[in-house]
Amino acid sequence: MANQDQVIELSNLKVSCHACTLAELCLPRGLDETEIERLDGIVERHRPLPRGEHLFRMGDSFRSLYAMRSGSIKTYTSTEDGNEQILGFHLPGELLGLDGLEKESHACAAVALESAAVCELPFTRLEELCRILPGLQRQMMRLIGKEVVTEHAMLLLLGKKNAEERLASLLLSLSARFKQRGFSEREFNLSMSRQDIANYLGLTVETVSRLFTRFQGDDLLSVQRRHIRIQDMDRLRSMAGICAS
Amino acid sequence: MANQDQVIELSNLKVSCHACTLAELCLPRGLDETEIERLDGIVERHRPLPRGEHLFRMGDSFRSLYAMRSGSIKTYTSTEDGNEQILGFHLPGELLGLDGLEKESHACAAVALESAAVCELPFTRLEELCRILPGLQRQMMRLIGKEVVTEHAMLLLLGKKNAEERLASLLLSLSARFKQRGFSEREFNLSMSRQDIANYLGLTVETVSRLFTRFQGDDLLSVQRRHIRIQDMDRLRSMAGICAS
DNA sequence: GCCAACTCTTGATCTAGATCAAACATTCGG
DNA sequence: CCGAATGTTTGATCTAGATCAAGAGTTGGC
Repeated sequence: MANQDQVIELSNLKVSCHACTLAELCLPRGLDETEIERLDGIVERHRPLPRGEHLFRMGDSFRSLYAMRSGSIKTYTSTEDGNEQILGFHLPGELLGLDGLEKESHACAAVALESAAVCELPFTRLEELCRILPGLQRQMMRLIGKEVVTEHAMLLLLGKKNAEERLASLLLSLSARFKQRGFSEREFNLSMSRQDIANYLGLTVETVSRLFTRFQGDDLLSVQRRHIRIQDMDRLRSMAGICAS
Repeated sequence: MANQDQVIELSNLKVSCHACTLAELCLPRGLDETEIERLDGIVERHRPLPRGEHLFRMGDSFRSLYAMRSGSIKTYTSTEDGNEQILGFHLPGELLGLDGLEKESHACAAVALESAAVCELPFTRLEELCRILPGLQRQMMRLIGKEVVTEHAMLLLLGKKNAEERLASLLLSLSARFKQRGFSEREFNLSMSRQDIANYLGLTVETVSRLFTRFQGDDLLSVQRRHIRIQDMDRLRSMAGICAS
């Protein structure tokens, strides 16, 4: 991803929603030119978030939703006893921050896995705009539905799948999402560490490391640190019990 | 729950949102009288769903959201290889069906655990109304946020907690939700089977059964089939690693 | 009121993945 | 360019919870 996102970043840095290559995934989908301009009018674009910096933390007051523009971000919760759980890895075009809607304060934290640019959508203004633009309201709801469905798939993964199925599912999910964004579905760089993958999948680093080694031995993947090449997509799919999402 | 919900059912059967005891949890929250009347105007109330009947199934076309009025409903997904995962147990005042927003078709199924009454909210009309009533739009978003946060808590539970913490968390979550609804937080009937509990918590029936036996032996609970009495709330809380939700 | 089908419990055993331990690679600050 | 910190891999061992097996309630159809 490191090399990929630099390309996006440079080309999209000051880009309007209208010219954004992610428009079809993101909020502008289904809007006409003048509607996109309205949306564009409320978007706040800042300089990219450096790797390791937080977009928001648990308990921060909720002010905005965020649309990922480039790079990648992970979200996570933790309990007071230090238990941490990664909730998701977020790629360009995806919405972030719905966890803040209930209590006007964030219930999870979001941190950049690599330099990441986001479009900030001040929520009060976004709400107003949704009242005026039914197409925007509709797309908002579609993205909310997507988040819910993704989380349901994750509950299935954590509740019922074994380690092998979990890792295969994650790789296929990333692969599908890269493809949607115009990147290769067979070859990509992971922006997250083995520890992050393990945490997200409810496993330990050791188990994840062994799985990568095994997948490589079985000619499913070729792995070089964080660079992944999927060698046998079909076999990987059948391993994941399908339902990549 | 069986006895409790009969009371609700009889008293609420034809009740308007205005007189509904659940108004403060559900969509009417924060609306004034005339606004509630507008909302009431789009609600479709049917006869209660008998135990075991589906409100919707995976793949059904999405038409409405549903607000639980009485009884309880479970939602679940399944993969083609027959793997099933219960996603949630839903109590009066809770919203159901957000999984249908993305693709205009339901990504999970909902089935009554006991006779359950729901208010149907045809989505197109609800959307229209949200454009007119900012307070309704706001509450809609609050309920969506709540769903997201609840699911995040579930990811933490499945990813990081052991069997004991999982069961304790579920019991505390139910207890808190009963309390909110005006029932006892210390004594209640489970409407779901041990199998359902196990599936939801990512465990086996045997493990859940043993845990109930153990909790009873430790004087945390007294259990008689599906009737639960919490004997030591504090100890149960410390077991759950807090974060009941 | 009885039998068949569930649902729940309890015990014995097994295993996937955790934990413990150690070496090896990579990155980065100075 | 060095060395400390961090991230990754590999091996040996352990264990929480799964699986297998069998009884004991409980429920409901006829």
